[in-house]
Amino acid sequence: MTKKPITKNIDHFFRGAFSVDIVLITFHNQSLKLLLQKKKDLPIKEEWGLPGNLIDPNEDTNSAIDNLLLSLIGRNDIYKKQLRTFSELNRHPLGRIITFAYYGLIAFEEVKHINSPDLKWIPIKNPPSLSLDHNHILKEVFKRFQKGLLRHPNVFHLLPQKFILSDIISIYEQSFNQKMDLPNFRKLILKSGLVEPLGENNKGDKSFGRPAELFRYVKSEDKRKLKDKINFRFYA
Amino acid sequence: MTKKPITKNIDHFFRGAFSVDIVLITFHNQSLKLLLQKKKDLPIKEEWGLPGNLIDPNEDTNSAIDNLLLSLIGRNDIYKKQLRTFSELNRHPLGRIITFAYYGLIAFEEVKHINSPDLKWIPIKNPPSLSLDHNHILKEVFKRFQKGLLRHPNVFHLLPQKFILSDIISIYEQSFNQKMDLPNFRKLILKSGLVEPLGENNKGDKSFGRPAELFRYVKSEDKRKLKDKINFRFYA
DNA sequence: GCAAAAGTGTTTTTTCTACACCCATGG
DNA sequence: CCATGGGTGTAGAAAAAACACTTTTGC
Repeated sequence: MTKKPITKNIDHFFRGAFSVDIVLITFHNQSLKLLLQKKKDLPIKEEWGLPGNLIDPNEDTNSAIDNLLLSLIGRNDIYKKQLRTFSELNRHPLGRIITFAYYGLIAFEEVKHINSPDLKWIPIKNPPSLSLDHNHILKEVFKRFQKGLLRHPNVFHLLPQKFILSDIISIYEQSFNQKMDLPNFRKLILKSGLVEPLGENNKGDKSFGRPAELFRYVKSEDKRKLKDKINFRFYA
Repeated sequence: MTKKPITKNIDHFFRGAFSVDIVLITFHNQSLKLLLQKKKDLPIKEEWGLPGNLIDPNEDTNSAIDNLLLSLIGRNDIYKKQLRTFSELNRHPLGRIITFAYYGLIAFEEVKHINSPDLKWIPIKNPPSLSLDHNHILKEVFKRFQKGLLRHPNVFHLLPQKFILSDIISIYEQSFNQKMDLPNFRKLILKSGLVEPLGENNKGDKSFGRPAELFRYVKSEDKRKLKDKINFRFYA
């Protein structure tokens, strides 16, 4: 691990703590939402921040995030991904705590039951001031969330089993602050093989306009058309 | 950081150690190379692995990677990026050490002077068995390296100030194990505005064939044509 | 019938791709 | 003059973009 021999006692290095924090994103009422938790313990009492937990030194990171999710929404089998670690020296008043930032995506119908005074969903745009470095974490996670939308079929984790195409468009438009062309998007996603029409309509949902077709997400990868050639798309 | 009050003594959580490890990549003799370091201390004596260092509890991760690079190649102003953290419970025999894996890119001419029995460059393909979980880390880093090549102008960090287009192609072909079409690549990269011909040739480098034009990398972003529309490229 | 949202179709433009062909150099 | 790698041009295919038009609903 080191080039020069360690001069200090090895115990000197074993003084750090770990935590997990999660940016849990859902889509409700045509708007992307984020789960916040009221902080009760530690010196940051009574502030709102990203849900999180300290990790026991004998606990695996994966099991830590699973347990956290279980305590928050009663399940941990959702789409989640470790973004990166935040390790700034003074990010936490209690000492050297580095945190593993995750993000998770879930359809609102799966979490609509949760009802705790310590938890709330807020619009992901223009979040309030959060505890610790959580605004910073959120910003980074959001960028990653955007990239995920472009490169992977992640939208579907935000949608119910049966959804309409304009919900997808709505998520993309919000996420990138950009209008999309309906007809072209429709052709694109149909050709991709990612979705399949169910032959049903969502009549009743909207107050006017033609009812939209319902679709389902097709998970099997072999139905999709994916690029395999080297393909440059330099950005930023 | 936690939902339920912490029942254990808070000190219980402060028992972890951190380290940084780096996958340093360069391009020499038409081949991508990786820097290995012979491990001398710790129980993993005399094995080769990724260069790394323990982080002092009072040290910032950024400064840790900077110091590591300084000790390895005498400078730290190179392109580097934190990939992610590896935190498996038993990844290190000394205890709970989580490591921040970085990758760095550097032109060979910048590091050709380094000459230490504890350091060596090896081809990045088919690496030998490395210490700890370093083969695993390398694999992950390589995937990220590939993505970086596709989405960002990262090749240029591997090339000298003056380079020829076929060096770029060589790097891409090796990285993706795929032949590329010279003429089309040429048009693509010229149109991108990322490179600028210098009006010089590299005559003398090759034993035969027409000498190639030398180019330089154009850093200014406004000269480039980048995609700004929402653009789906679902892969894997 | 009108407005609004959904869905279809067509045309144009741009971007890939696959090559054929010419150029400069060493032997 | 030939083999080899470098560089230019073009034609066809495919993908992306723009947008007109039709359909289905509520009021």
